[in-house]
Amino acid sequence: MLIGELSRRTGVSARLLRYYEAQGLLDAGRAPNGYRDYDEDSVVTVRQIRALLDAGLSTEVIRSVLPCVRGERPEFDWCADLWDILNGELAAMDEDIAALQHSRGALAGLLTRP
Amino acid sequence: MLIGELSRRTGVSARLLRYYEAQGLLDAGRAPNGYRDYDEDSVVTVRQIRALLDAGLSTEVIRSVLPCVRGERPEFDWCADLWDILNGELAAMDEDIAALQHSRGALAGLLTRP
DNA sequence: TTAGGGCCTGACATCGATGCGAAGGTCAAC
DNA sequence: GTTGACCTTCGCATCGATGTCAGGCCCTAA
Repeated sequence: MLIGELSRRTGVSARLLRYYEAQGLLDAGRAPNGYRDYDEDSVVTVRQIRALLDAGLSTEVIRSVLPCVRGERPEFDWCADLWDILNGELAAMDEDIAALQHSRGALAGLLTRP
Repeated sequence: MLIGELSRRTGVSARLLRYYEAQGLLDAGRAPNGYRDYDEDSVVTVRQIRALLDAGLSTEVIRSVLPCVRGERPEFDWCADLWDILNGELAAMDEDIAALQHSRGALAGLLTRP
């Protein structure tokens, strides 16, 4: 299917679909005229990408994670790192949350004390 | 005092001191030779700016808040909005925290379910 | 043959605090 | 009079997902 159709079916702008491809997240064949040609699986892949992005992962992390999420296992224990990667992300998020809560506390302190 | 001394005394790079000035957070006089000339209060002001930045406020918000924090009250009820502004920031932070925690939950779900 | 809609690449803008480097002026000390 | 430390402004770079625009190719219907 053409990029416009994939965009319509996923609700993701064509600009972003090209971006995901440039980031190595989404493969597309090429028609003889140079147009991108997506297969049916792309719809699922794009939804997975969106879900992971919405979960706060960066495209770089998603590039590592996606092959496992998609169930492609060219090598047997390829996905052994997945757990570590995602746990690392979780830890980073916990740090971000803690930092924000710290800031929030500091700000709340500014309001009450003086 | 010159910018280098202020930088040394506050631990804030000269680059940032100029940036704060450009953002309207920090005033500096000028010596005849064009050099910035800071007064003693600037040390305190810079510390306050850093504290507010570290509390997660943007320079734009700090520009509104700083005159009140500094105790300058050219008009009587100038700082009446301070409470609203900071409470708005608090609410925004709470939203950020909630969004992060939501993402964290989504990610944690990815780890346990499949 | 032309109008119009789809597609292509490439480039610039966003937001914000910050770093870094160039080109050049100032001043004190030697 | 020169070295060296300080200062000035200006501008580019960062990070990341995304919007937008320009210039141009492709294809189909009228």
